[in-house]
Amino acid sequence: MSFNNSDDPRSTAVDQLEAFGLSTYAARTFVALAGLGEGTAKDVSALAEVPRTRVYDATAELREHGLVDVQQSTPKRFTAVSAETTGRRFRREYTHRADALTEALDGIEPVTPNAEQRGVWTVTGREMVSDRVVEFVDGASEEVVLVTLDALLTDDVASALRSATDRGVAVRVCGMDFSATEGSGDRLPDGCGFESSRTWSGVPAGRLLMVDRSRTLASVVVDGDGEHPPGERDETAIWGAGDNNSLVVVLKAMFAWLNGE
Amino acid sequence: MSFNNSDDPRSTAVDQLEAFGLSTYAARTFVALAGLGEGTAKDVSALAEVPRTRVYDATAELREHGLVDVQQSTPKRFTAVSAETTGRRFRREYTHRADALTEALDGIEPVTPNAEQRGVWTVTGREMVSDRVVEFVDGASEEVVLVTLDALLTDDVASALRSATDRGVAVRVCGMDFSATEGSGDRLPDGCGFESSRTWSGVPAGRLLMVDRSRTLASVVVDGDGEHPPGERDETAIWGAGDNNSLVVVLKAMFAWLNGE
DNA sequence: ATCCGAATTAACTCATATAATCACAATAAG
DNA sequence: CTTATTGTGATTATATGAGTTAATTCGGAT
Repeated sequence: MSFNNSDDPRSTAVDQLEAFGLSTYAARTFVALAGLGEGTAKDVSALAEVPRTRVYDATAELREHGLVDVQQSTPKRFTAVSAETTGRRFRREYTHRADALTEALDGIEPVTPNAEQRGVWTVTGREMVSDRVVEFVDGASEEVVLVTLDALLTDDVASALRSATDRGVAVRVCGMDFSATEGSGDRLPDGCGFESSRTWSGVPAGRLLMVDRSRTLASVVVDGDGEHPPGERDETAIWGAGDNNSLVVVLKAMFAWLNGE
Repeated sequence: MSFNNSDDPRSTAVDQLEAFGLSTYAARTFVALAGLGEGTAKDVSALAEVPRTRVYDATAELREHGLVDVQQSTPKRFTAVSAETTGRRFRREYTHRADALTEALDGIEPVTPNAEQRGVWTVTGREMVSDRVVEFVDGASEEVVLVTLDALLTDDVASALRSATDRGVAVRVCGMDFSATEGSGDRLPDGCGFESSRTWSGVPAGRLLMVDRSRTLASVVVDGDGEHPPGERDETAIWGAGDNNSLVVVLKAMFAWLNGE
């Protein structure tokens, strides 16, 4: 009658271990050993739902990952490393993997960085949109104009804006809510040249971004019924690049109009 | 005739992406798009070895990971995010996973932390041994005595020793080589009370660790022919816990003898 | 409007990996 | 010596995913 609640520490631990590339037997064996502290194959097989004869394979797999130590006695005894050590191991390994991946991809990317582009691209997901915003701001060389909901101005975005300012890019940010300009004034560099947030009443809530007058992004929070913390609500964005890109032309005009008023 | 050299950026990128849980089609599609910057299913299928009809599955998978944007035209066009964004995405996701794993495991670990233990446990691998050293030092409450090869005194170990000192643990460290005491004097806290490294001439090179006089570890570098940078060479360690543990008793006596001389 | 070719989606087959079972050898205790 | 238990190896079943094929949709040309 062991129910697999997702809030059960054991099942979450198993899930994460499998995400880190372990087999289910190895994952279950490890959490069993973490609970036991120390035990034999029989102990593990009784606690975790792993066939006794497969515990040896599972512990061998875990041993190669440095997660289990073994006592050469009969019966063999197994012990798991601490929770902190486990986390540290995987954190390091996958940080290295991410570094290697970034480096490898850097050696692949095309010579033509971001030429003219005809169409309009779509992204969905709050985090995904934030990634694009950061990517575009990181690529800015002259100017960044951003209008955003306060709740969508995450630390990632704020730090990207700050580093852009630091390297001499003219950054202008404006919040769509009332709280934006004051509440996060300390997280942002100076230079929010826009007028009050009343300008944006009636505009679909989300973000508007223009970088170097040649890359623009517009997003809306779907199911945005006005509740303040969008939280889990999804966000959908479109973006385009190139001086003659239709979306770029439209947003460029829009920003110029707002600025001129 | 496309040879799969392991130093080829493309194949390393594919390997890493697969380690991050992507299917091989998705991984190959992504590196193809990273090289193209932008392209259709046909383009991808020509460059990466992915059946054209499966490029759509692959890009859908990539889209859910926030790695690819789509242009809703015919033919559909796909584009990959930058190398930096890719790395940032996975780095964040797997850092969160490691945190969740540590937290879940913390809620599982047994009440009896580290009681008396009869036998002796074995670990192999330089990194694995370092992990145990860090784990034991982190668990120290009174005293740490460590004798180690200079090359095995990694930053992880050094910082663990420092934080132990900071919380009031008496830490004594001694290098087995001549260079140890001087070369890394700045990385370590004060209190290396041992005599010169001549004491250890003839002793198999590796590490000796004693924590609170109740947990000890001894390691040797296998194939240790005396060359200074052990580099890839493997390390094998044994450790034990408990006041009456045989290994603890032996090493306790050994340290007492060295100290008394 | 209709036809044709390309693009896209969906369904299917097959291979590989891994979960699960079984049979047997080795070991320790009675 | 017998017997229960432990460890190792081989075997089967199943599920995932790679690879292929067919069916549908779509845009452009007749």
